[in-house]
Amino acid sequence: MKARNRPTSVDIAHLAGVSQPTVSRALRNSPLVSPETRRRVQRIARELNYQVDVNARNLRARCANTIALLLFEDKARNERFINPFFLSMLGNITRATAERGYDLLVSFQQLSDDWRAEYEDANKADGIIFLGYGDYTTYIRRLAKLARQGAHCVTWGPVIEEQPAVFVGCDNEQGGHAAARHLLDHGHLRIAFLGDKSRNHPEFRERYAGYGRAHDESGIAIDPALQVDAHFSEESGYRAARALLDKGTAFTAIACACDLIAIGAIKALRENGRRVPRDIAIVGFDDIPTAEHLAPSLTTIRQDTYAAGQALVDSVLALINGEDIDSRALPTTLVVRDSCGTQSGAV
Amino acid sequence: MKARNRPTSVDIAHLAGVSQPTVSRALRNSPLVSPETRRRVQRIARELNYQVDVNARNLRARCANTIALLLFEDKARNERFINPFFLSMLGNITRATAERGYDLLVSFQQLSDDWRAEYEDANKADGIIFLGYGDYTTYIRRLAKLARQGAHCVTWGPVIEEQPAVFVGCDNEQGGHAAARHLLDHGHLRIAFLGDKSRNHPEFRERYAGYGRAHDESGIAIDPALQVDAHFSEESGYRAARALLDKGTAFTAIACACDLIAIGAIKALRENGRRVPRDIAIVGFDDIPTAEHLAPSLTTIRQDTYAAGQALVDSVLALINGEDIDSRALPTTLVVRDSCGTQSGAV
DNA sequence: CGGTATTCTGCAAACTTATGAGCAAGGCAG
DNA sequence: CTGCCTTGCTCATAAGTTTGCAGAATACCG
Repeated sequence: MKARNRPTSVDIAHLAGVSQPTVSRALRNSPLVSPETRRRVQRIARELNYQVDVNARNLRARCANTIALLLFEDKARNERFINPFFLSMLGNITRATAERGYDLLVSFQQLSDDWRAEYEDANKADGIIFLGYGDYTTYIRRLAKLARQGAHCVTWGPVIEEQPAVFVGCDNEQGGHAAARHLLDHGHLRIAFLGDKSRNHPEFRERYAGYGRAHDESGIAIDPALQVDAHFSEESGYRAARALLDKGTAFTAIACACDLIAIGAIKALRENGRRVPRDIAIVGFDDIPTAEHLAPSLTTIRQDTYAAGQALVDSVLALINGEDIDSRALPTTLVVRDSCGTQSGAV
Repeated sequence: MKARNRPTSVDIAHLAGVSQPTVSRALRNSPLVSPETRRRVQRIARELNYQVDVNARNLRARCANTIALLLFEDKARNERFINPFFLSMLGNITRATAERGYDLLVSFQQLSDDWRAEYEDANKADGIIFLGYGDYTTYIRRLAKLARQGAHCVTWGPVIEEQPAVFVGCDNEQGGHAAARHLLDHGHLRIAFLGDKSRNHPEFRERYAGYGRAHDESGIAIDPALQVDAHFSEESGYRAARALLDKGTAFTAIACACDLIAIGAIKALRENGRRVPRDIAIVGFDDIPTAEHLAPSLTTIRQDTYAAGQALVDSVLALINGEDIDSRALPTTLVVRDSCGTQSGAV
C-alpha cells in the first residue's frame, strides 16, 4: 500500500562502520559488543529515528509478541451496539496485555465470516483469546480448527463439549445460585428466570443451573412457566418480561440472566404498573457500569472484569510458554442494592 | 518463544508439483495461474491447514494491513477503570476497522512510557489513531515524533498547536453552545460550568468556548466563580460540585463538560439537599450508555461514537492511500431528558 | 508452416533481522 | 615460544513470502 523508506540496520551499519549483525546486537544491548561500539550505534540509531522492522524481527524470531482477541457477536444484533459487558472485558484485556508487554490484535468477527478470515488469525499472534457469543456450533467449530492448527486458545466462558481449549470464566453456577438464594431467603417462592438456557448461551445455562440448585436446596419445585428465553440485550429482556406478564403466571421476583435483560424487564414491569422492588424484586447479573445508577439501583451478581482480563491474558501466556494449565472459574459477588427490596448494602 | 512447525508454501509446492511462487499466486487467486492448478493448490493448502505467514508477507509487501490504536489515559487514573466514552469509541473503531478488512492493533499506553514503546508502534501498522487524554505537552510530542517518522496519524479531538496530523472530533464548540443555549432559553441566568478549560483538556476548552458564545449572544456576562475545574471522572465531578457549593455562589443550572462529571455532580447536589432538576438543572456531554438510565435521566449532548469510529478509520485509510484530507468535526445532538427540567423529548 | 500473441510457470532476487560459526588480536600461563 | 582463553567483531545463512522477468507451451493468423 505504501512504501516508507525507513532506515534499516544496514544503513546504520554503514554509518557506524560496523557490520549489520553488530548493529542488531548493539541495539539489543548484547554483551557481545563493546560499550564504545554500542554507544556509537545507539546514538546513530537515535539520530536516524531508526526503528526495527517488526515483521522482519518476528519472521526471524518466529513469534509475534502479540495476543489476538477474537470478539464475536451475532450478526442479528443492532449494528451500532456492543454489549457493555464485553466492552468492559475488552478494555481490561487491553490493559492486562499492555501490562505484560504484549500487543493486542483485536478482531471483531461475525460467526458467519468465511474460512479465510479465521485461518489468518492463528499466525498473527502467539495466542488467541475467544470472547463473545453466537451460534454455539459455529463457535466450537472455529475453536477446534484453530486449536488443531496448534494455536494457543483460551476462551471466555464455559465450553460444553470436550474441547482442546482452556477456558476462563466466572463461576456462573455459583452466581446463579447466589441470586436465587438471596431471593428465596427473603421469602420469594415464585421466582422467574429470564434467559435462554439452551446450549447457545452456555453462561446462561449454568446460571440457570445454579438457580435450580438453590430451589432444590429449599425443596421448591420450579414452575417451567417461570422461565422465558432472553438473549444478551435490553429489548430481549423487555420482550421476555412482556411474555411472562402475558402468560398470567404469578411471580414475585425475577432473576435475570444478565443486567441488560434486567433493564428491559424493569421497563416492561413499569409499563404494566408493577413497582420495583415493592411488587416485584429484581436481580441482574454482570454488574455493568449502568447497574449502580439505575432507579432503583440494580441488585446483581458482579463479575470482576479486571480480574477476568488478567486471568485470560495470564492463561494465554502460560500456554505460550508451554505450561500445562487448567481452566479456571473466578468467583462472583452478590451486590445488594435497591431492586431486590432487601436494602442492606454490599454483601 | 515458540516454534510451531506449520506447513509453508514450499511444502505445498512439492505436494502439488509446482513451484513455490505458483502456490503463492494460486492462493491469492491470481489470474496468472490456470484454474486447474489453482484448484489443486488450494485443495492441498486446505488439507494441510496451511496459512500464510503474515510476517513474511508483510515484510515482502511492505504493508501490514493493520491500523494501530494508541489509547492513552493518565497514570493517575483509577487502575481498574477506562472511561466509558473511550470504551465505546474503542468498540466502534474495532468494528469500523474490521468492516474495512483491516486488523486493529490496540496499544494501551500511559504518556510516561519510555521512548522504545512509542518508537515501535509506527511500523507495526500502516496508520495510527490517537485516542485519549493526559498531559498535553507529552501527547503532542509523541504525535509529532510519529508524524516525523512518516506515520499516518489521525487523532481524536482537537489539536491546539499546528501539527502534522489530521484530527477528527465532534464539534465541541457547537455542543457546548447547544447545552448553554438550551439552559439560557429556559430562563437560567447563572449557569455553572464544571470542567477543566486548560490546554490539557482541549475538548473541554472548546465546550467552554461554546458555553461562552451562548452567553455572549444573550448579552450575559459570565461570573468566573461559576467555572470549576473537573477532569474525566465521577469523583472529579463530585469534588467540583462540592467546591462550587462551598463557594456559596448562587447558580440554578450546571453545564458539565462530560457525563461522568454530571453523575458526580448530581450526587454532590443530592447530598447537599438540592433536587435535580427542580432546584438545579443539569446538562451533561457525551451521552454514555448510563445517561439514559440515570434518575433523573440525563439531558446531554450526544456524540455519535459509531459515526466517529467510521470517520476515524476512513480518515486513516485515506492518508494511507496518499489522499490529501482535511480535519473533520462531526455534529453533536442535544438530547433532552429529565435532568434539565424542560421535559420535552429528543430535539 | 513460420511468426506472433497469449497463457501459464519457474527462476532469482528482495524484504530486514537474528544467530551460529569462525576469525583476528591480545593476554596469559606454562 | 607455544597453546589456550577471552573479547569483539564479521561472514554467511535462514526465516517465508511476493514479484519482475524470462522462458515454455499453446493458440491463432496469415
